[in-house]
Amino acid sequence: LQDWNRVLSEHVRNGNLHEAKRVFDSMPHHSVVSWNCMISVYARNGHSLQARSVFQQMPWKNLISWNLLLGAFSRSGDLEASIALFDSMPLWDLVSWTAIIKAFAAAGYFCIAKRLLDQMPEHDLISWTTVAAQFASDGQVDAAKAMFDSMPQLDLIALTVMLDAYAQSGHHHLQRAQELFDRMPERNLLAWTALLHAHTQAGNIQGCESVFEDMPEADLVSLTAMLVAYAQQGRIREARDTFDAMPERNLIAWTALLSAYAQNGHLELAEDIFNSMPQRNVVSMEALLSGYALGGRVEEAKVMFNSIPERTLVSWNSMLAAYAQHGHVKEVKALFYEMPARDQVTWDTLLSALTQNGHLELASVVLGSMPERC
RNA sequence: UGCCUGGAGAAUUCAACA
Repeated sequence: LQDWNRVLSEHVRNGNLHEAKRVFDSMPHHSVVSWNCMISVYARNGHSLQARSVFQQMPWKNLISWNLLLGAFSRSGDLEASIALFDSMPLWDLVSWTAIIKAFAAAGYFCIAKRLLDQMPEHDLISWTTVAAQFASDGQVDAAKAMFDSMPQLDLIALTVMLDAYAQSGHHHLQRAQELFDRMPERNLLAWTALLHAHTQAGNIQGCESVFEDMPEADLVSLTAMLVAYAQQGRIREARDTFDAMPERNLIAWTALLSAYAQNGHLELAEDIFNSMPQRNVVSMEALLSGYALGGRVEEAKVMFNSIPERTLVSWNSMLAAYAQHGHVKEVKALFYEMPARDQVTWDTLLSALTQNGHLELASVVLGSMPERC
């Protein structure tokens, strides 16, 4: 049985749903581990509902089963379901706590996440790193730094998170990022790519090139990062060459290329990419939308916006920015009220639309009614 | 005692930085 499970979990690791199913169905017996593997493989493929139905069907559950389902909900961004499940769990361990805290932080509830972190019966490096990583991706460098300063020991992952935090804050912290990287006892491709990203954010293209050359290896992620670095400098030729040099391409790489054209005034090329790329998603649609906005083609931006099947907050913000950039204050206001959710970017966009167009008194009212940041 | 669960890198929106 353990041998069967080993084979099964190998497919789970690879995210191979069909093989995993096949193995599961041909096993003579199932243990709780086999069932857990099935929850896991559904979760990894983004099928949280299927994961739940496996969970409900299984004859025995252990804490790992609960944690797996919690992870499935959290991964799908369903905070409500995550909370409900967490509350109904018979017991919790570090993994459960870490998962629910991450769910809160990922949804932007940093105060709650931090409070839960303090309430946890015990912490470890992973739970701290989890929260710090959320701060980092939200651009809250100081908060991330403070957390790491209070940790006794950092490992490669924690250091990479800190590197990423520096990277997010652009050129203020490039020096610190570089120093941190130089002091790291070990490095992997992820750390190298985070450093490359730090140089990109700082607009230091020579730094990007030399980091890229020094990297012991390259993969799709680091190549895409380099493409973006070129694109940001308007060096489309090199961006394109980087794309062409990729041994394989995914949706992110395609979107990066699309955006390279869109942000540098090559709208027709951007459209060509958009029409010829193997898949499209919200992000690629938003990228083209912003290209239209940049080129002053607000109507086409609007058409694109309307054609997005599942709009995200970024979709709304992008459309808002499209209006804001061209002084369509009326539309900005209307859209702002219509939006299902708002974040800091939303408010900043609104404010800049108002101030750029002389509505200073209204801007100050808006300033006063902004929600406090945690 | 080593069959299953939690943390890190790339694309899209505002501003800031140059």
